[in-house]
Amino acid sequence: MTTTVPRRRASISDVARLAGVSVGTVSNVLNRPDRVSPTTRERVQAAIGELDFVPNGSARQLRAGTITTAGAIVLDVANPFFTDVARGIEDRLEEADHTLMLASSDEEPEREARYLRLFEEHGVQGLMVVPATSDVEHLEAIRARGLRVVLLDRPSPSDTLSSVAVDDRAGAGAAAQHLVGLGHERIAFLNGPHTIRQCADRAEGMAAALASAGLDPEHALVEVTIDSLNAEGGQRGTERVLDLADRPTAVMCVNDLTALGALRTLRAAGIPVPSGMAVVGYDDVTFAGELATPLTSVRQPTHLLGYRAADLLLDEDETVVHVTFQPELVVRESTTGTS
Amino acid sequence: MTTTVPRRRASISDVARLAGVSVGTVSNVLNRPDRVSPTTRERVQAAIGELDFVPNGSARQLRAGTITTAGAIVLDVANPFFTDVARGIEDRLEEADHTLMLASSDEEPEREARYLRLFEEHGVQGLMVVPATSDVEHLEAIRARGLRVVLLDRPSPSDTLSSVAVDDRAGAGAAAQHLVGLGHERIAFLNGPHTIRQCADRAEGMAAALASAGLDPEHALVEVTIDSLNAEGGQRGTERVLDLADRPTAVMCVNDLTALGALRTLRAAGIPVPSGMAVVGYDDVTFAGELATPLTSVRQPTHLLGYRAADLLLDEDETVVHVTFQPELVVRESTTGTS
DNA sequence: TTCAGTGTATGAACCGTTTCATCGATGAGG
DNA sequence: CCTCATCGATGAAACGGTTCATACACTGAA
Repeated sequence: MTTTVPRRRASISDVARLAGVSVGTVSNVLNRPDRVSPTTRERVQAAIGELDFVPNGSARQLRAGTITTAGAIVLDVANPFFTDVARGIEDRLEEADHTLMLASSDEEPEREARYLRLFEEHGVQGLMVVPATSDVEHLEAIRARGLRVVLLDRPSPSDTLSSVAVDDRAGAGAAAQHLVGLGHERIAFLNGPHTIRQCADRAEGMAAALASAGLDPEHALVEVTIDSLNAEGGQRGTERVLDLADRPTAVMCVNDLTALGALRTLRAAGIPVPSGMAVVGYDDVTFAGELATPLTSVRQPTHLLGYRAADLLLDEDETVVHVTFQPELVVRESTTGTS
Repeated sequence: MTTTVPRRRASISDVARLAGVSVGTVSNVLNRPDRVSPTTRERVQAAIGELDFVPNGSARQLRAGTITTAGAIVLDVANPFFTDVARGIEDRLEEADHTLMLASSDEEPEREARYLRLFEEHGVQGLMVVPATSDVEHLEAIRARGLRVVLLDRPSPSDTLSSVAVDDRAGAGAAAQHLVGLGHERIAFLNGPHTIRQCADRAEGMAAALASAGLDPEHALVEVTIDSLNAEGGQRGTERVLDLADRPTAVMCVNDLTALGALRTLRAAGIPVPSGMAVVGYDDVTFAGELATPLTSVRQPTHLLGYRAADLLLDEDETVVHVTFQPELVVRESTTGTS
C-alpha cells in the first residue's frame, strides 16, 4: 500500500513558501487572477497542484463573511412532495451558483431547532423552512439576526417573514366540494396535528366547504389525527375510520402517501373503492394516476414552489413578499369509479 | 415596523465585555461549563441571552479543527431509492450527534465535483457518494487528503475506499432468470449509461443469467439506454422498445420510476401487462405493490444501506471495508398476470 | 534628470473562536 | 505563620484565509 495520509492539510502559506511568493499573492491567484502576472500565477498554480491544496472554507468565510450556501429544512425528505420542492430550490440556487444544504425535521421541533442552529452557525445566506410548529417566533429571531428566512408551504402569520405557499383551504375545499357533489355526507379526514399549519388550514377548508354545501361540519366531517404522515400512518388511520360508528363513506387524506396506506387497508379489508369508500389524496405525486385505483388528488405546483422560494431568498431587496399558488383538483377513479 | 436589523452579529467578545469577563471565560461557559463558577456562568449566560449571541461556526471550526457534519451526494434526491438511503444515513448520524448535508449530482460529474469541493472546503468529516462516473480517482484523491470516503451503492474498484453496496449482478440476474422461467426469450433492458456502475453491473448480471439459461445474450437481451432514470425516461425508452423489429416480450427497468413510465406508455398503447409485455422494476419502492398492475421488482435494503454507510464513516478504525447486501426479487402481477 | 503613473507583490491586520500557560486568591496542613 | 494545592479567571497565541495600505520597479513624458 503506497497511500500516504498527509500529516496536515496544506495551507495557503505552504503554497506561498513553495512558490516563493507571499500569501497575499496566493490569495490573489485564487480570487483575482487578473491582478497577478502570468509568470507568478503559473508558478503559484504549479505549487497548488504539487501540494494538492484545497482552501479552507471556514477560514475564508470567517474573514470574508460571505458564503453561497442556503439551507432548507423540510418535514421529511422521504416524501416526494418535499423532494420535488427541494429540486425546485436546488435548480434556482444553481442558477445563482449557490448550493443547498438539505435536512429533514421529521416534524420534530427539536430536530428543526438543531438544524436551524447548525445552519446559522455555519453562516448560510438564508434559510427556507417548512415549520414543524405553528409558532414561528424562533424563525423571526433568526431573521432579526440578519439572515434571510423564507417560509415554505405556509403563509406567514405575522408579516415579518416572506413566504411561498399553496392555498390549502382552497385545495381541501375543492376536494370536499367534489365529494359532496358525489353524494357523500360524512367524510373522514386523515390529518396531521394542527400544529402543522397546512393540516390546520386543510381542516378549515374542508369544514368551510361542507358548511357552504349545507351540511353540518360537526357531523359531516370526522377528523382522525394520525401520528406520521406516510403510508403507515394512513394504514393505521384508516383502520380507525373503519371502526367508527356511523361509518363515513369517503376518506380524505392529508397527502398521497397517506392515501396509499388507506388504499392498502381498504383492499385488505375487502372494501371496494370508491363504491365502499371513496379516497382522495393530496399532492398528486408521480404515481397517483398509476395506482390500482387511480387516485383523485389535489395537485400542487411543487417544483415551482421551491423555485420561487429560492428566488425570494436570493432577491436583493429585502421586502417581505407572500406568494400563494392555487392548487388544482385532479379527479380520478378513487372517487368516481371506473370511467 | 419595529424590527431592527442589527449592524453586526454579536461576537464572543461582545458577550465578554457585557458580562465583565474575559473571552476565555465565555468560551469555557460554552464548552466546559463545569470549570466556571456558578455566579460567573450565570452572568455570562445572561449576557448571551441579552445579546442573542450565536457562536460563529466557521471560527470555531477553524480553530478547533473538528466538525460533526458529513456530506452525501446521491444521483437524484427526487428518487425514492436515494431518499430512503439518505434517511438511513441521517438516522445513523443522528445517533452520533452528527448532521448530514445532502446534495444530488443529477448524474452529472461536474455537479458532483462541485459539491465534493464545497463539502471538502467546509471541512466535513467524511463523504458518502454514489459516483456519477465509473472512475473514482477524484474520490481517492480526497481520501488521500485525509477525509473519510464511503462509496454508496457500488463496490470499490480499487481497494482504497470503503463501500456499501447491493449485489447488482445477483439482483438483475434473479430478475432475468424469473423472466426466462416464464418463457421470455427476448428481453428489453431500459438502462442508464454504463458509466454508472450499477447500470453496468445490472446489464452484466442479466447477460450472465440469460447465457446460463442457454440463451444467446446477443439476441435475447436488447439494451436500450435512457437519458434520465425516471418516469419520463421510462416512457421514452418504452416507446423505442415498441418500435423495435422482433419486439421483445418483456421489459426490465433499471428502477421503479422507470418502470412506472413503462407502464404508462404500455397502457397508452393499449398493450396489456404482462400478456402483451411483462415489466420488471428495480428498488421495490413503497408504491410498487399498489400500482394498477402490481410491479415485480428487485427489493434492496435501502435504509440499511445508508445506515451502514454512515456507520463505516463514523468508524474510528480506518480499515477499508466492503459491505455487500443481497437483493431479493419480489414477484407480482406485472410478470405473472392476475394471481 | 525628474516625476507622475502603472502594474505587481508584499506583509500585517483582522475575522471569532479555542486552548493553554500563567496568575491571584483561597483554604488546608504542618 | 508559611507553603502548597486547588480553583477560577485571564490574556495572548494560534487557526487559515482576505484585504488593504504600502513599497517597489518600470515606463514614458516633461
